[in-house]
Amino acid sequence: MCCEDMTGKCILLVEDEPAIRTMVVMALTRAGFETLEAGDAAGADRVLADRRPDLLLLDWMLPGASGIELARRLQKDDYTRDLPIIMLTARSEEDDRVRGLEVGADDYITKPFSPRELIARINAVLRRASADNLEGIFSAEGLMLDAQSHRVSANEQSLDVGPTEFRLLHFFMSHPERVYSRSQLLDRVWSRGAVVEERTVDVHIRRLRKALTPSGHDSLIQTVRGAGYRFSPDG
Amino acid sequence: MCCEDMTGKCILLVEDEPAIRTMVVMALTRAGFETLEAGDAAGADRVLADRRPDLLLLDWMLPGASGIELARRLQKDDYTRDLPIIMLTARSEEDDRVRGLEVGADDYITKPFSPRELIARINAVLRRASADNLEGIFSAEGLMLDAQSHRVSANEQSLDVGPTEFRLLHFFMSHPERVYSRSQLLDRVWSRGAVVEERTVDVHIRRLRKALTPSGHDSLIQTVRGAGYRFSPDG
DNA sequence: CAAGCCGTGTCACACCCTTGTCACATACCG
DNA sequence: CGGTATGTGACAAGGGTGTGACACGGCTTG
Repeated sequence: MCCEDMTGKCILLVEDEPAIRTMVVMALTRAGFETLEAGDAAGADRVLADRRPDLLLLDWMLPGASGIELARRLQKDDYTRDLPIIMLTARSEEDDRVRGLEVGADDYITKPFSPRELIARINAVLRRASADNLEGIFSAEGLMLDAQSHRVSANEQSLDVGPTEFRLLHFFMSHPERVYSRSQLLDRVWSRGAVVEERTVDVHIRRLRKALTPSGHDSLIQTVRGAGYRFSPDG
Repeated sequence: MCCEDMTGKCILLVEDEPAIRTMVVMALTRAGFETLEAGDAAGADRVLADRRPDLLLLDWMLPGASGIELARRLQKDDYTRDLPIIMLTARSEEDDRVRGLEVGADDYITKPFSPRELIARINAVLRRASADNLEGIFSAEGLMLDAQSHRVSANEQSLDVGPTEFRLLHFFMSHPERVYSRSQLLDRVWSRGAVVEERTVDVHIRRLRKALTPSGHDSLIQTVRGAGYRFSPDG
């Protein structure tokens, strides 16, 4: 029913141009996604018959039935209604954008696009679509956090972090790639209504970094000057 | 908060002359827009207190506070800042046009105008407005800005820009194809009430350009002599 | 009960980035 | 060619952040 690989999300790409197809597949693979491919609407239907991807990358112009037609059809079917769709198009006219969104696309990318933008938009849509992690197990670059057993480990090696640092790391790993101000962190990591100096966040960031330093994972916690902190597996 | 009718966009018309008012309302209704009406600035405020139209049609000359005054006030308020404005005016002088655009109007129609022209301009402005990004990811010519993760990258390569430069670029990328004077940029990019020399904008423009130069994206920030600066993906 | 340990929040200090401004060079326009 | 607008390098002041130290309270332990 779903893609086998439980760790990475699965993306179905429907695109007829081979050049773009290989480029996108490479970008997706490198970002840790499993990829399925189809060259036209009929191929997409065949894939969807026995697999259920987490997201659909859909070219605007396809041989035979157009992408927009396929999107409209998927919207009608209960089975595929919840499938997030990102449209790819060569045109930059806003008319197409509007029509694409009307059909039910969740986002829209204009060619040519960079792999980085593609990944960013996919992550944004997936974040919106799926709620938080079910298992409570997060991992990034060999750093693993298990909310159930309240453990943190780096490369199979158990780490020792304090309670506040654990909550902080937990929050970060469940909300990566996003900057949070000191005020926001106090709201979401500290107990509700705690009256605490904002700079206290700095100190706990430092304690968390110190705990992650031996394994080199301290670089995952990044300072964004004037804005706050961010957890990012990416450089 | 928004107009109830989900299918058609909602337009607020602020106009004191009854003849024009009925003509415009008819044209809007026939084109499928929901319309709200007000006869002066005070009436517009009352409407805006509990409704949020998608676009504002604003007469230049109004009893009491003039239309331009109202527009300037709306620009200052965070709640109404992003509201697209089309100015209606009887005069055709260039000066007025410039002043209107300075105040933040998105377009400008000279009376007398045909319903067809009115609808066309409204659609154009709405298209531009809805092109605004849902997730805070902007891209142009391979340059990408992600507001959530607070990152800028050019062709896969992360860029290092300072806080003010980031805000500046963010503003530009979310309001492309439009000239902003130094004064306007100070209002909208700098913290409110900052007392800063206008030429300071030049310096930050330069710093932003310098950061974008390695990837060649500095040409996106264009100088409009005597008017200000503009972000434009093409030429 | 006393001593010691741990976690936490705050402070003070140092450092470096950021920032606004100036002065001068350069480009544009009539 | 003069005057105005803009580009650019440098600089001092200010502010944001990293970091070590410390006090306080709770808890365990002897």
